[in-house]
Parts: sequence; structure tokens; C-alpha cells
Amino acid sequence: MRVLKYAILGLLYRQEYSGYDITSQFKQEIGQFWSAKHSQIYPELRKLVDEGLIEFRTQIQGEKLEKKMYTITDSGRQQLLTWAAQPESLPETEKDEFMLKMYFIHTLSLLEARTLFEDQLRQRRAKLADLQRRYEQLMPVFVSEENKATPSDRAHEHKNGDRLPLQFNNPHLGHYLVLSKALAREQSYVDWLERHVKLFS
Amino acid sequence: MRVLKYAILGLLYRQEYSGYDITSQFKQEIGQFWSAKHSQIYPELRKLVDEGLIEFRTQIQGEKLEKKMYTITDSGRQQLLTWAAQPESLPETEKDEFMLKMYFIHTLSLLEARTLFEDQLRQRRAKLADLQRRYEQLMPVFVSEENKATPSDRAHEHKNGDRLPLQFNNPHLGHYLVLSKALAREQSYVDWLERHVKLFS
DNA sequence: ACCAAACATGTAAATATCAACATGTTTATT
DNA sequence: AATAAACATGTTGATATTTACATGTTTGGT
Repeated sequence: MRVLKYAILGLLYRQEYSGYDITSQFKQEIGQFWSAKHSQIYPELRKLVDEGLIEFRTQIQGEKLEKKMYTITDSGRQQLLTWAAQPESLPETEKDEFMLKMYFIHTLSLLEARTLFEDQLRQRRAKLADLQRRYEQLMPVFVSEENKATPSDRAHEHKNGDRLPLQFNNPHLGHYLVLSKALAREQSYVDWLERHVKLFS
Repeated sequence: MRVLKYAILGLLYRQEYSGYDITSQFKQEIGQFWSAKHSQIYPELRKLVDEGLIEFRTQIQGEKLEKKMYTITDSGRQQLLTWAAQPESLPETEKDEFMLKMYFIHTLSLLEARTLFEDQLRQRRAKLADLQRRYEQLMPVFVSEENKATPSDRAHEHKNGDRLPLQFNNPHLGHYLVLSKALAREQSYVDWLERHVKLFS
């Protein structure tokens, strides 16, 4: 159902991006939940322009490198909002090739199974650590719960910079949500692996 | 990388199945981690026959309904084992359209966001309950840890039926692993939703 | 006897996704 | 001055996946 279309519109809702920028965004946090290769992105941008949902202006980078900066149109904004507010039913399948292999565990020797399982645990722990690091980098953006009701005075405001409490209106809420969810997903994966690794020893 | 090929070979490793049976299997527990529609399965079965990885015999159901029962060949078994023992690197993206919408939360009103979030919580809780029910149905298949070291006597054996402890050699281990993992995944999802639902009230 | 649900197998067309091909510029480092 | 990494945009071909089209049988319930 053309999710990439809406992923691009959603990114352009806040600011203009080039195709390359969009590719880069998919390597950031949102890439945990949606992404596409540049070979899919460029044709999709073309299509969205044809449909009048986005527009671009060509900008010169350096001497002659042309880059196309895309912006969302009113029509694009409207279609984005319609999609975003629409509840979807859950996908029947959330694909995981490792778990498919686990279903076929009886095809493996104990040693092969242990090797596979321990490799997965190693990789998942590394990913978890990376997400934890990113989470700790993000959290200082938010004012802590205790401080949020404190009567504001100049000194306090200065100390907090532009930080806002973690509430609905916080412009970084989306970023926080995907990062905390990715972290929870990965923590759950590691926990499950740790609970079951003894089966192979 | 033709995962469906290996999913089918894996299913046929234990017993023969028709194309319809394979479709049905993907509606069972393994469907939480891999599945395909019948329109993808039938051409794949054809291809696997052409490659000599599976074979079939035609069986008559009732008066004239022909069904093709597929079995795995030695060559198929060999390719399955090669794939199954091979560690894979983690996917960069595990797609989740709902979380993509959450990243774009700022495009929604508080009411729209709450509606979307609460709908997701409702659906995830229902799925969790279903998985819990299935988990409780499966668990009696296993002998409890305390009983597994008990010296066996006729009465005891009869009481336990064919139940075996939850160990590497247990033929239901794969089934248990995918079900417990699906349960953990869903529990983690519900927990995360519950931790954050107050953002929208 | 009728009917619905489940059983059973396929094909066609559209869409989505990825790997590889293809080309060139800019920036930072050595 | 050379080079590597990052920036930047495309196309092509192969696969993977879904939706819709297409047809027919068997089983269980009323």
C-alpha cells in the first residue's frame, strides 16, 4: 500500500530534503522501522512529483553539483494526514529469518544450534548496546519530570536551554518514541535469547 | 535470498505436505515469523521440483480431487541444512508501519494520536491473549523440570504419556521456541504501549 | 437436497524491493 | 597533488510479494 510514499511525505512534512538526505534519514532511528534503498527512493520521488504531492527546486552544491531539494505540497500534506490518522490492522507476519531457523532446530546438531544461537545473542547484544548509547544521547533533550512543574525563573530557563518536557507537544516526541520502542524490542529479544541459551549447553 | 524456498524445505523435512497444507502451516505459529500466500507457494513448489529439491506424488482425495503430496529429496535436505546452520547478520530494518506513524506523531492532533495509539493497544492485547492461550495449550506437551530426573516407573510413565522434558532433543522444541518468542515479542509491545499511553491523555 | 465452509490448485497483473550497473562532484586527509 | 570517503542522482534487471482472477471438489450441517 505504498508505505514508502507516506514515509517520504512524512519526512518532508517538517523540512525539505534531497533524495540523498532521505536515504540518510533511513540510516538513522526511523530506519529501525522503515527504510528503502536509493534505487527505490529516486523513482518514488519522481512519481510523487508527477502526482503533485511534492515539488523540488534544484540547488547547486559547490561548483556544479546539482541537488534537488524536495518540499511537500498542500495536496501531499493532506494525503499524509489521512494515512497517518488511519488505524491499520496488525500484520499477520513479522518476518524473522533467525526464528524460522529456530523452528527448524531439529535439522541441526547441538553444536550447530549453539553456534547459531550464540551468534544471534552476540549480534543482538551489540545492537542493544548501540541503541542504549543513542538513547542516552537523546534523553538530555528533555526536561525531567520533576523539573517540568517547577515555576520558571531566568536562571532555571537558562540551565534547561530549549529543553521541553516529554509530552505530546514536544517536537522530539516522534524521535523518542521510535528510539525507546527499538530499545524495548531489542531488550526483549536479548532477554528471550538469554532465557533460552542454556538449552544448547 | 529465497527464504521461502528454505521455509518449504524445512516444513517438508519432517513430513510430506500438499501446497494447501503448507499454506495452512503459515497460518499456524510459524506464520508469526514467516509466511507466504498460496499464489507464491505454488510457483515455488514447481521451481523446487524443477531443481530436484522436492518430489511429489498425486493423491486422490474423495472421488476425483487431485492433491499433490510433496516430499524432500536428499539434495533438498542437504541445501536446507546448509542454510539452517549459516548465521545471518541482523536485518537493518524490521518494518512496522504503526511505528512509522508514531515517528510522524506531530502531524496528528492529540485526539487522533490517542485514537491510533489506543487502537494499537487494543489489537496488541488481543493478539497477546491469543498467543497466551496457545502457549498454555502447548505446555502440557512437556514434562516439568522437577519430574524429568525422577526415576521412571510404569505408573509415572503412563501419567506422563509421551511427554518429554524441554531439552534440545525434544521434537517439539521448535514449536515451543517460536511460540515463546512470539509471546515475548507481543508482551514487550504491549508493555511499551502501556508505558506510553499516558502521553495522549 | 441445499448450502456454506473448507479443501485444493493454479495463473496474471501489479507492486515492492534489492543488487548491480553507471556516472560524476565535493570534501577532508595525507 | 593524490586519494579516499562522502555526497549526489539516476537506471536496469532480477526477485519477492500481493491482489485479483479462475476453477473445481469435498465435507458437514440443516
